[in-house]
This record gives sequence, structure tokens and C-alpha cells, in this order.
Amino acid sequence: MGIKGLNAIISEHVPSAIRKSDIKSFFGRKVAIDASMSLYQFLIAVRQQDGGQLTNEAGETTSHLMGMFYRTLRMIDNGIKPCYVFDGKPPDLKSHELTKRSSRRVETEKKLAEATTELEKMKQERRLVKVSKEHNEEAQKLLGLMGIPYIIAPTEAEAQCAELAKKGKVYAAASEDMDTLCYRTPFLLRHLTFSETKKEPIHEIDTELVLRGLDLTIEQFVDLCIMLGCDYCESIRGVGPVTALKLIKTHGSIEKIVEFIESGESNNTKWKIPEDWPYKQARMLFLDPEVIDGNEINLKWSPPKEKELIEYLCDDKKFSEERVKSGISRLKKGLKSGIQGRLDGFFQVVPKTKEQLAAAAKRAQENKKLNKNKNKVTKGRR
DNA sequence: ACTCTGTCTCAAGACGGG
DNA sequence: TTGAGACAGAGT
DNA sequence: CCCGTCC
Repeated sequence: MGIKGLNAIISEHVPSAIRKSDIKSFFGRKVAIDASMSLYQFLIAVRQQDGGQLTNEAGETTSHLMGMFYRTLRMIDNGIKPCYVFDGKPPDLKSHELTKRSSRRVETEKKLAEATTELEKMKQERRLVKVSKEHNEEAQKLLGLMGIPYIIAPTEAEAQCAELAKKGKVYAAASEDMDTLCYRTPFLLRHLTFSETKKEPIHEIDTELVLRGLDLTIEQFVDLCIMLGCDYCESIRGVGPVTALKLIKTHGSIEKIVEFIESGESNNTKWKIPEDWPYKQARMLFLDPEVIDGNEINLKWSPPKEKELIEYLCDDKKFSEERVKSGISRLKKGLKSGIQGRLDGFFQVVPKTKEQLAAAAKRAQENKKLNKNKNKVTKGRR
């Protein structure tokens, strides 16, 4: 999941592509969210003292519903209209990664069985967390009752989120996952959820500014990400972020880099290109992912189905009726104020004038130089 | 001196009462 | 699981 | 802010 060290590269080389802002500045915006990723976080994080998940009387897990319900409310309160995107089938290339993960699971299961202390059991249990079909379906049911739209992506949710943003159906993709940039989402929002309450402001990453700032085409950027390390294939051992960027800059593509290394010109014997390296397929998964055409998608935010929502959450899942009812009124209120929401699409399709883009790129370049000069700066805290 | 690797750590949600 | 940050150690 | 509760 994600691209290793990409965040660090962007912060260092193109800090101006990351705009930091308050959640309020997204009022009226629509955003696409990777649902499966959220569910995973909730399942891991929403726990009780004893480390167990929240459940109803029948012992069915409710952590994911809890998280999804309140996080969604929180966004609605702030005038943000979320659309959730669920993962479809993972692409074949990911199966290597996935089998690795499942063999790790088997080991963890063994350790769990052998675990003696409660603490040890808890630790292993957390590692075993997986988003099941049921979790996904329950979350979809919840969203349906809340009147929040969702989409089931053909493959990767991130790719579909980016597609929605590209076609102006939403303003941005909201995710912690940097690989959303590889799908060329106009904007990526990080920390959208835990701003306000927590420390960090929301980071809004502008993909075009990243490309211009690094002076790479999208193809080169994707190649860079593959070399940094992605989910789809190996990277070249011994080549870290610094070298990867240098190589892409001087050679322009992985093809050329492979040629360069194999020809021996690099007078560097240690770098080993992975065998049968499927970087071309990986590249295509980023450049041309399987998605539903955004133009065919019509996102609708509807009033909540009050009675059924109470039945589902309170009767079935044992949520507090008082809280759910208050949630319902928050939903209705948020929906009303959202009617005159911003027209995300309009400004996206014809994004910025050339002048604006050029000015922004220039700023990025200048920033880059500045940053280079003050080597070893203490990381800005706040 | 620089870069990369490996190993360690920690936290991960949302909310509110005190 | 991820990601980040910190740090040690090895290779160039 | 800390720390317990939510289910």
C-alpha cells in the first residue's frame, strides 16, 4: 500500500505542491474516499479496554460501523460531502504481494494459538485484522441508509477515486495513500479526517504542481514511484529515493535505466534488476487503470432513511438511540446547507489558466532552490 | 560524507466529562 | 497491517 | 489535556 518515501520526496523537492489548510476551507466540497482503507483503520483502532472490538449482543463487530457513521457525520457537519469507493478485485500483479501477506497471516495465526499472555494475544490479533466481505456489505448498507453515495470499483479504489476527481464529480480524492497521485488525481487530501480535533492541518497535494516541480511527465513520475517501491512489483535493490530520482532525471524511463545498468556503464555492479521484472504492467496499472468512467457516474446525496437507520443501528447493532437520532438530524441539516454546494466540476475541467500554472511552477522551482540551500533543516513542527 | 538497509519504536477513531 | 521517525551499521 | 466510553 502506497509508495515508499514519496511523501518525503515531495515535501523536500516540491513543498509548494502541498497546501496546508483548515477543514473549513473545504466547505461545500465533494470528496471521494477509499472505503476499504477506512474500514481497515476502524477495525484496528476502534477498540475497548480489553483490546476487543465493539460488538452487539450477538458478538458481531460494530467497530467499522461506528467509525464510518461518526466520521461521515463529522464531514457532513463541515459541509463536506463524501462519496465512498470500495475496492473491487485486486489486479493480478498484486497477487504476489497478497500471497506474501497471506503467508504472513498463517504465521501470525500460529503465534496467536501459541500465545500465552493476554498482551501477546492482543498484539497478534490486531495483525490479523482483515476487511471481510461482510464488513464491506454492512458498511454499504449503512451508507445506503444514511443517504451517502458509494461506488464499488472494478479494481483499485484509489484509481476510481482519482477518476471521479478527474471528471469533476468530486473535488479531490481523500486518502493517506500516496499512490493516488500516480492516477493523476487533481488533488489529494491527506489527514482530512483527523484535522480539527488533532494537530495536523489538512494537506492538499496538487498533482500537476508535483509533476511540474519535479519536472517529470506523469509517465516518468509513475516510473519513479515504481522504483521507490509500490504494491505491484519489486524495486531495484540498492536504489533508494535519492538514486531513483537521479536515475529518472538523467535517463527518463525505466527502460533506459535498465539498459544503462545492464550495459555496465553505471560501473556499479551491485544493482540487480529483478528477474522478469513486470514494471511495464505495473506502469500500465497506474497510467490506465480499470475504472468506471466518471461521466457515467451520478453521485447523489439523499436524506437518511430514518426509521431503517434506527432499526439497523439501534435495534440490530445496539447503538445508542439518542446518538443515532442526533446523527440523523445532523445529516439532514448538512444536506440542506450542501444544496448550494460548490460546483466542483466546473473549475476542474478547465482547471487553471496557463499563466497560473506557470506562476505556480515557477514558485515551485524557486522553493526547490531555497530548500537545497538550507541543507539539513530541522523538520518543521507544529 | 552520503546513501541505503535493517531494526526499533509508536500510533492508528471519535467524542466528551472531569 | 501501514508510516513515520530515529538510529545503527555497511557499502561506496 | 487525559483517559475512559462508545457497542
